[in-house]
Amino acid sequence: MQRTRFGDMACSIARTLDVVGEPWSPLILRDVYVGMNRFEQIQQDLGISRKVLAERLRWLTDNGVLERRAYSERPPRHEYVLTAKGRELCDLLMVMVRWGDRWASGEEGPPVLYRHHACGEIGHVELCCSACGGPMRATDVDVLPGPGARLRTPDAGPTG
Amino acid sequence: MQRTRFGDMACSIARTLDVVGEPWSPLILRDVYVGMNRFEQIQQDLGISRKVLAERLRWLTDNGVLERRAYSERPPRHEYVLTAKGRELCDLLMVMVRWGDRWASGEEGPPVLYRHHACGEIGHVELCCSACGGPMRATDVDVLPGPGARLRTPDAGPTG
DNA sequence: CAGAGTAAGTTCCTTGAGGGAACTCATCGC
DNA sequence: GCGATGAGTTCCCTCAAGGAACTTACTCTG
Repeated sequence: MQRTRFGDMACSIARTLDVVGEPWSPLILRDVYVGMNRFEQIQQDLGISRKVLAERLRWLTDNGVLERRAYSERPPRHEYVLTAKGRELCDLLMVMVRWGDRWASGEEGPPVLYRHHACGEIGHVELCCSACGGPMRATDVDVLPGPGARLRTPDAGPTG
Repeated sequence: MQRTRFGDMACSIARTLDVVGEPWSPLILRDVYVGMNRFEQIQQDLGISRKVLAERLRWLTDNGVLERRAYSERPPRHEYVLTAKGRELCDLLMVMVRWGDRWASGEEGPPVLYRHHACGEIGHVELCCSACGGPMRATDVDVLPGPGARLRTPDAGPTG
C-alpha cells in the first residue's frame, strides 16, 4: 500500500483510492469478477508476489470488498467472492476498460467485449445523468460543494 | 510507480492502471480538473512530496494525459492542462466519486455534488449501454474475448 | 543595489513496501 | 512413507515514497 493514507481526505476519489488505489487491487478484483476465486489461480494469472497478494486479499476482505469463504473444511480451503460493495467496484473497472480500449489498446482492438444481457448487443459503458438520463461527462457538469465538504483554505475550491 | 509494469498486459484495465494506477495520479488529475493547474497549488493542496509530484507530472505529460504549457516566458513559468485523453480520465474519476459517495462517505454525505449542464439538476453518473441506453452494470453483461485478446493458458478465461 | 519573495523544480537521505524464493502446515491419493 | 496441492508466511534485497534542503531564474520592495 502507498505510504500516504487517503481515507481521511474529504474526497470520495481519495476514499475510493484508499480501498483500491494500490495498483494490483483492480486486477485482483477483475480476476475474482471473471471467476478466478482462489489464491493460486490469481497468483498465477497475475504473476503477483504471493506476499503482496496475501496482503491485498486481506485488505480487500477487511474493507468489505471481498468475502473469504471456505469451500472445504478438510483440508481447509478458501476462496474469495465479491460482496455487493465489491461488485459495484467492478462497474468502475468497466469504465477503466472503456478508457483503456479507446486510448491504449493499439491496433489489435479491445481485449474483451461486453454483451449486454438486456439487449443482447455488444456494447460499452456510457456515463449518464441519474436525473435526466442524458450523457454526463466530466465536461458536462459544475462541481459544487456537498454536505460532506470540509472547510479548506479560503481560496481553494471544492475538490471532492 | 509500482515495480511491475502493466502496460504490456492484454487487458485494458492493466493498461489504464499503467497510466494512472499509481495512487497519487487520480488526485493530481482531479486537481487539474478543478482548476489547480500549477505545481505549487497541487503540491500544497495534496501535501504530496515535491519529488513525487514532479515525477507524476512528467509521467502524465509523457503519456499525453496532461500538457505542460508556459504561461510566462520571463520568468519561465508553466502550468498543466488536461488533454482530451486526460479529460476522458476525469469521467473515470466521476465513477470513483460515485462509489466513494455510496460506500465511504459516512454520515456527512458526499463532499461534492455535480450539477448537470444539460438538465440543471444535481445528479450522479449512472452506467448505461452504448447500444440500448439501458442500465449496464458489471452484473448485467457477459464478458467475451475481443479482437485484441491474446492466447493464454488453455484453462484461463478472458480477463481484459 | 541588496535582500526578500516566488514558481518550479532537483538533490539527498531514510524508511518501508514490492518482488522473489524458500519454507510451513494441513491434508489427500497412492 | 512419499509426493502433490492449496493457501499462505518468512526472509532478504532493492527501489520508490516521503521529507527537507537546495537551485535557478526572475520580480518586487525599500
